[in-house]
Amino acid sequence: MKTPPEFDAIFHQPVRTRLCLLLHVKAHSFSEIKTKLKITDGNLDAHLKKLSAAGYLHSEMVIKNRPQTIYELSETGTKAFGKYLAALQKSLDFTAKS
Amino acid sequence: MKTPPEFDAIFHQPVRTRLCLLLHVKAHSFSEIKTKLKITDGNLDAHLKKLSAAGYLHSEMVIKNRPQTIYELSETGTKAFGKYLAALQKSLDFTAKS
DNA sequence: GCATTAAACTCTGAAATGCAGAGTAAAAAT
DNA sequence: ATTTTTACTCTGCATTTCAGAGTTTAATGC
Repeated sequence: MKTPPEFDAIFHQPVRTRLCLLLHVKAHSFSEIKTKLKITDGNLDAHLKKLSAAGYLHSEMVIKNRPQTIYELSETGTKAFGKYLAALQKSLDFTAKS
Repeated sequence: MKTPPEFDAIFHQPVRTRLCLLLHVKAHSFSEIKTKLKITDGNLDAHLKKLSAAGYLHSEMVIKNRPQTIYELSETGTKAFGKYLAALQKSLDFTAKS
């Protein structure tokens, strides 16, 4: 292996990687994410918008107690995140093999 | 596993992760890095400065043909990068186990 | 041996990103 | 009915990232 793998900048950011790890496991509501990641509303909103603009997010309005949106990775997003995870794996291999 | 791991923002950036993967394997000169990562001088300089400011970098002036600096991770940097790689591993585990 | 080119950076400014806190609307609690 | 809380959204500032121009010193051509 000669050069390190490339990373999708949408995912390769501290908050968004953690956020997508959550969504990869299952769909979450705004406040579930906020609680688990311990970030501010404004910050979470910005990151959701970023994922959305990339076409990586799917959200659904749900009325459960109070009305709220549940967020999950879109088909495209899931695929792209799979590739990103593969790049992480390659990074670990890179340090081992080289 | 309940919440995803946290990432050191110094390392968790597309260019710098790749740069540190290179340095983790062996010390590199400015132009070696530039060639392998295919980035501009100004950009590379900025990232080296960032690593340096964090105390993660060690550089040495060498006169080999033309005078040049060779860059490597400092002791602190190597330790911190080790932790970062562990966080990447935990990310992969997180998707698998959860 | 002088001028030109090239290497190895460094600096500056502009654009994009990341973030907190204030603002808004609607449901729940008192 | 009023206050509080939830679930966002918007705005503006601070930081980050980046490209390209500038600088210095060495090698190369003539």
